[in-house]
Amino acid sequence: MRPPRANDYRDAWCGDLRAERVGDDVRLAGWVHRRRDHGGLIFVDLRDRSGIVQVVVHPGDEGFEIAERLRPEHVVSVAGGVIARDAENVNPSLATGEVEVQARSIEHLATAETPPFPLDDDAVEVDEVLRLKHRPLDLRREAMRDTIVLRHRVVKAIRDTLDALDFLDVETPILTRSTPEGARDFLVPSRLQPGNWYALPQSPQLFKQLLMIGGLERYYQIARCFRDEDLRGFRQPEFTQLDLEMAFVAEEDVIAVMETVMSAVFDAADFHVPSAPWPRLGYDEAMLRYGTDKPDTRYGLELHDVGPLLAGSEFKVFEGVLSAGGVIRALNAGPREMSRSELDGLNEVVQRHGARAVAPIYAGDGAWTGNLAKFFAAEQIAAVNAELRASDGDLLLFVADTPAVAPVALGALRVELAERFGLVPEGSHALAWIVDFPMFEPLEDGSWGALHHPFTALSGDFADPGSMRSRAY
RNA sequence: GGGGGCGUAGCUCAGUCGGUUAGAGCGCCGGCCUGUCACGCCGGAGGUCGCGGGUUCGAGUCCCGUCGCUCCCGCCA
Repeated sequence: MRPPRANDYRDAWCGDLRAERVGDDVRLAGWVHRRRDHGGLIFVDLRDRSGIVQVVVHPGDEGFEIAERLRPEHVVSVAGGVIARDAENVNPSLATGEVEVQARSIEHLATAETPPFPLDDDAVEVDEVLRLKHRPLDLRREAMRDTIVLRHRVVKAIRDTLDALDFLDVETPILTRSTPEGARDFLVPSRLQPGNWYALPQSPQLFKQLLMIGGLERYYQIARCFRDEDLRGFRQPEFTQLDLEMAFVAEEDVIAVMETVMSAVFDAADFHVPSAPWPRLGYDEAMLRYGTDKPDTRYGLELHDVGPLLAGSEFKVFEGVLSAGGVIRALNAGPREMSRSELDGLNEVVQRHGARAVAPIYAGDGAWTGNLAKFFAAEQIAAVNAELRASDGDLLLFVADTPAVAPVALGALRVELAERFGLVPEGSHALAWIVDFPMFEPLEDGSWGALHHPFTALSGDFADPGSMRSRAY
């Protein structure tokens, strides 16, 4: 950080002190992170936004009586000299670990109650309700600070990149008419027009289109959006998205801009990702190979359509599904020894997604083991083994169900297996564009509804809504 | 809207088949300690077992209700 303007509180940041500052007089301000009282000398870890530095106080020093009374989260201003630590006292796990501040005087600015939960970074995970009740304390934790700093860097990378690409940052209204995206609106009663309501925007969709028609050509906004739907761990009713729009462009122009912006974002976040251009995957292929339109491509376990290979077997369950227009999808989980209860656990995963069960089979050389093996002919076994590249001892997992359910259920199982077996390499990231989304999906009442975003260009013929594609990615 | 899990000390948790005085680690308080950095050593305090009702000789433990948290599906893109 840049040095703070010197005042009576401080003239330096704790976390920025390094060996080259040895000999300097500094004044620091911050919170007592921890105190180690040796009866004689006292160590105080002093924390500000920049980090932590060790302050040492000796008996007879002006601040010694104050230091004896310090407790965690007390607020102090400390004046002293930066001194080098002896080689054996260097703390390599601390950025400032080569130096310490020899206190000359301490000003006790505020005391503090004992925090209701630990503020250490390696501390156990504390109930979020308690953390939110004491939000300022929670924000003092390094993990929270890092998260806020990361968010700042990401937004700055977006702004810098889009500014360089001649985008204009435009704010759009929050109290407005409904801008339907398909979610439930948040409503705010109008005081001036009793009986009428404002709706909070689900996205700036309509406003950015007005900006395009209005000739602004290139717009972006770090936009707050509101959707009154149920929560998920990663989904909140109020959220922020990068929203942008361009005039006179085609898909390739939009993708090029987004690859430029997102590369800058990953860079700012210290995420190491493959450099652009990123691979593109058709929606149909993604659903076929991964059972989801947001596939994690960092590991294998891809899905295969084995229905045609197994048609006509003695296994009534599979035959029943196939004759009803269903499909059979399978994946090769590799050489896994799984207990009966673990396999039952896999059933729970597919059942959450509407499938009845997962059928496990162990591959052998030219034969299968397991109580389902006897239902299949040798040619069928050979064909499936070849399709799944099965080796002796591999666990093959099958889900037979409707074309809508089977891929999704097995895709969820694929994710579960990757987590269970640790298949995602630490720190690795992979990117892909999913293209050629269906525009519509059939609804229960026989009509058609937008699969995802209704405000996209589309291709195809309205005579056959199911075949129409959204030019979204 | 539906389903699963959880709720015990300030925090994170254990608590066996329903059985005597409900435990641990960390934190907190007191004492000792001049090179620690999650300092160490000694001692101590701290509990409406979420709440209400029921079963039982006896409930942290079983049952019903309720509140809160959490995960998943629906929903949402």
